[in-house]
Amino acid sequence: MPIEIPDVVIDRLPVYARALASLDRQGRDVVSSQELGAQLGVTPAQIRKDLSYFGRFGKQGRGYNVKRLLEELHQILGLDRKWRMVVVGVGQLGHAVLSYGGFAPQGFDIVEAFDADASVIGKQIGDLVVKPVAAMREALAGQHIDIGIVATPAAAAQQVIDALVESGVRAILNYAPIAAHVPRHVRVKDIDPVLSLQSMTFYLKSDLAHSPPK
Amino acid sequence: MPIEIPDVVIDRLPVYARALASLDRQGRDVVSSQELGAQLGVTPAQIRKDLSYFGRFGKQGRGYNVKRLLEELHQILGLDRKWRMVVVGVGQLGHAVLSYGGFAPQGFDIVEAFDADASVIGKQIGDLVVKPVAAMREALAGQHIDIGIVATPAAAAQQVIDALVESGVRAILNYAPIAAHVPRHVRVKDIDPVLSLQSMTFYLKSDLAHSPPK
DNA sequence: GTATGTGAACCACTTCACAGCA
DNA sequence: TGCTGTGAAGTGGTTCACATAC
Repeated sequence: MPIEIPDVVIDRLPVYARALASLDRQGRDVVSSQELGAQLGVTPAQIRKDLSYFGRFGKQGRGYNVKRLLEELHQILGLDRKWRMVVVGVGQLGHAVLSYGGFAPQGFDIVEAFDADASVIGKQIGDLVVKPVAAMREALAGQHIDIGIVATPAAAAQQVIDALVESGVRAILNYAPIAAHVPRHVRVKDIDPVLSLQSMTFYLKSDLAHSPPK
Repeated sequence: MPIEIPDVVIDRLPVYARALASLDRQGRDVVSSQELGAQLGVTPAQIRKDLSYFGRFGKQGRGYNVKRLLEELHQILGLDRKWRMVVVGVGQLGHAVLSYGGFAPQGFDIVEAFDADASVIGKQIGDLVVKPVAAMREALAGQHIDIGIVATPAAAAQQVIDALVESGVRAILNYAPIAAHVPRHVRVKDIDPVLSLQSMTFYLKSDLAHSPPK
């Protein structure tokens, strides 16, 4: 029975991978936990501990081989293959998601798009045609979808999520401002810039005595 | 010296506020930590403990007055006033941020937009005209900006952040895929859907149901 | 000499459980 | 009776510090 790996550790691995990819592009062969940590604002011990859950990838006295560690992380995270995603909700936000060029290069392919609004259904975006969300179950019945991206209004989000889960989706990237209810086997990550802003203002507010830097 | 309030607590308050606002719109007068917790996937004790850092807002045997608690949270978080933001980077992402209708209703006003690209500079978006990022310091010199939204390519992000910080910005919403370096008095929240996806794939990779998301 | 890998110590957050009050 | 507020206990994650290896 494998040791339980904390979720926070899994959340940090992609950050490490991203930094390693950057180092690799710069031609760096080796990096220490010290240096990587300084770059990422993480303690060296944190990095070593995190990696130790998965194996021994470093060399004492030397550090980590950048290419090797990057490959290991890709394998650990499942980034060495493609993932199939659908987008639900093609309003302004959904449109931006569909047009975003950052997913495909990382192996995240959007293969279907759905909306409830007749004025959007049938529209072509990139090489996808927006289908009616009412027909989502049938459309997804024959295919395997890994991840659902929810970009609907709040009021529609939960039932869209239910439908995605029933279609076999096991991970959801949720842009809707709701707390999604899902079965235990389904993962949800929320993206909500407003929540991020609203927590930062707490510190802005209490810091008001602070004079701005020169 | 006041008690130190954990960052995680501050991060949850906006979530509570959002749920309370929804209950309020539904006409609910009172809610218990039990019910609020069930709605948000948080334990009742968590909610009570979080709130206890700031005061005693509930009534035993009854619960919390929705309007009252919502108001208190707004005040605690500084959501009872307006915040001035600038956007840097008006590519596809920055454009989407500028067009997003979700900020202003919550009191987050975008008052300037900057880009480095001549083909974007001078363009009008809403009631803003995109200014050259090279002139950002001068443009911001006379005014108070609370929050900077960074939507530039990775390569430009750190120097944009430096310039924002020098202009007195004390909170940054960072859409660029870098680990920002900022002085201790500046808050950063990162938004990176790719990182979110890349951590979820770890769990997708194995069929086993790991621990449920928080 | 230098940097990893890792038990052990430490710390922070969460949950418990119950006194106290409506 | 029902639910809050909160010390105390428990849990989980981080940091320490050092044996180990290059």
